[in-house]
Amino acid sequence: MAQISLTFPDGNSRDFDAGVTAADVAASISKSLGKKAISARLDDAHWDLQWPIEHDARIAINTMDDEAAALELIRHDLAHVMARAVQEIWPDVKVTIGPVTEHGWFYDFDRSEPFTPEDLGAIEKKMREIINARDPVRTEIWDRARAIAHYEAEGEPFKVELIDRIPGDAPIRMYWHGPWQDLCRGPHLAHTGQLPGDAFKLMGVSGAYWFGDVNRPQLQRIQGVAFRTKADLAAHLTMLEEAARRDHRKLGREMDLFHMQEEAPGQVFWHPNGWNIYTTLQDYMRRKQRAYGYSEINTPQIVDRKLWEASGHWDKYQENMFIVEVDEEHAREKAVNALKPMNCPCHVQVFNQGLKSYRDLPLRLAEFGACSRYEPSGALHGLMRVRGFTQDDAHIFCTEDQIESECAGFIDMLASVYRDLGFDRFDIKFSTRPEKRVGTDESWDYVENALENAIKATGHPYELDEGEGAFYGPKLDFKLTDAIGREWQLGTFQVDPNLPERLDASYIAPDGAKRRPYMLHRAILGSFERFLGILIENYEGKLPFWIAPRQVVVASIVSDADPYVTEITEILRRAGIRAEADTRNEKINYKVREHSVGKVPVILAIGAREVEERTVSLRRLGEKQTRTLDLETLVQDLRIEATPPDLG
RNA sequence: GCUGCUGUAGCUCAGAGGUAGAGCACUCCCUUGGUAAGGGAGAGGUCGAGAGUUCAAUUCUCUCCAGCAGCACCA
Repeated sequence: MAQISLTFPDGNSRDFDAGVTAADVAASISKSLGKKAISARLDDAHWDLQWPIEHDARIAINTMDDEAAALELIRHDLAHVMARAVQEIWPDVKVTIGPVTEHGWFYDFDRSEPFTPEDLGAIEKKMREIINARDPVRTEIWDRARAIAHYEAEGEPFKVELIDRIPGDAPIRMYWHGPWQDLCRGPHLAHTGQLPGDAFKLMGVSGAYWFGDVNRPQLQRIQGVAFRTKADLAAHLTMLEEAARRDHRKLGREMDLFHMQEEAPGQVFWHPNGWNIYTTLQDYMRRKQRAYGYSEINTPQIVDRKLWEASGHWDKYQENMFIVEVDEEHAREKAVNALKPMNCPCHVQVFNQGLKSYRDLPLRLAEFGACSRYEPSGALHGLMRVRGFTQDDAHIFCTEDQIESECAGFIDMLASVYRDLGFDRFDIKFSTRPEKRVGTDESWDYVENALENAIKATGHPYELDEGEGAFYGPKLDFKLTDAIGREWQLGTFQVDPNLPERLDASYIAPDGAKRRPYMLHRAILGSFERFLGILIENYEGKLPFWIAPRQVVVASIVSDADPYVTEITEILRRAGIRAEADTRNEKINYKVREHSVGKVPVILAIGAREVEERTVSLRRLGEKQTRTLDLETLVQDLRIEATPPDLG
């Protein structure tokens, strides 16, 4: 029998008979590993323990400790186990497909009656029985005709159709979870007992069409979430509750920040409080940009389609653009414009004015660019996904050998902005050349190297995402983690030699020749709207003092204190603090409650004693105890606290 | 965009084939109260829009719009 050589993660190799399975390999290493094994990584493929290995390869045995592999298998096997449970309870239900999702899986069924919440409970119970039975998972490759005959006999028309969709040369793989069988490319766990019976939950039912085709029968989708441990599931459910509690749409209403309405879907009506946060953030970003050598510009909202055709966006994104047609009386043809969906082409127009010299580079053009995109209606979500938004956009025009230092400077700026805004942790994803690309390998080598060197110089860890770059250049994505562990992709840095080419941007090099600059697209917050949504949720509305829209409420306890309350309010306002007086005829309890709900960070209560002593009684949001301060100390302290972090 | 659900007062929601109600918020009155809701009175609604069925529609049916959840999408 032919021998193959398998190389383990520690670098050691061993020979095995060709056709050996990963299960055999695991068992040969140790008995316990044989038991704990759930799958293998064979070269870059996720490999079922039962699949035979026919060639030399690198191999790593996965156990439940390998999070990505474990979660994929758990969720995928649960999809099968759920489908089996459904068919055991309702034998006439037809099965379709059941893929893995971000936190779990779903499976679509064909059944005339809808599933009820009680049904979900019954299905969960049956799933646990299947898990407890520790049924073995078995797999075989079948001949296409046999598989089709099998599913026709079983009365599973969707599976027959699925097989027809599988390309002619691909193997038809069958899986069994105990007696229950499904068509599936795998891999799967070794037996149902490897599934954590207490770490999954069915989350609900929704409708779906077979392959999204409205002319096809309506299916019912059951979704579930699953993790490796009960604790992980509990953490996920707690996170969902937490997220609901701090939902920016709810806080936006409670804090009177903004609203949206039917007449302008996906667009924001900012109220005074919300706009205050917005402009405070914008002022901060403006200072930051100046500090990092950017020049701020502003470009038009409505731009002729000719520019979008030249940039290539018209072809690709026309469906998602707001088209504005202007029919002028004496014009020969109707002018077709689009609201700008992005700023890049406009920035090239600014660059293109006048002859640029290499001495002008790097030229960093920044804009708080208001963009409009016709997002699909189902995608709209509060401030997080809108149709009208403002990017903290900038484009750096530079030479090839400036890319590295520009990238390093950008990461430095981004890190300092995130830190100032209360996010200490962010991750970098580095996307490299895709298969379909333009440009020479040498230039890709150079640019990728430049980015990698820049990241390495910062010492920040990064993750490589090979082949995920744009067709014209590599990019960096920056993901930050919020207070409840959710990840948000915000910042981006992208190297683009393409758009300068398309829009004919050039500069004069030292040798007098005309050269194309590189264009670096970059954003830190992404969009103000979305970032504010994230900021509000991160802080649960309890924004840091410098950015809080209502910083201080001065509340009278007795109406005799009203003049003093007014006086303090004026003193604070003159010191640049956003202060309000509350002299309403209400009890102090009432006022404290109302302003606490409104997330005002500082409440000053003023009664006869304070009037007498010319002091204030200060209470901070969320704290029970109060502090008595004289006016000078108060102003001094609050002034320091109100100073933005970049000016402190 | 797809599927399901929802749309009644500023907010959170109840309700019924004969054109509506609660709590909070709002206005006024009483109350001057020391750190998360004092008491009373009042005002407030084309019941998302349009069409159909009906003697009668906010209620039933259809279409549209918007929102929510999931999916797809996100230059």
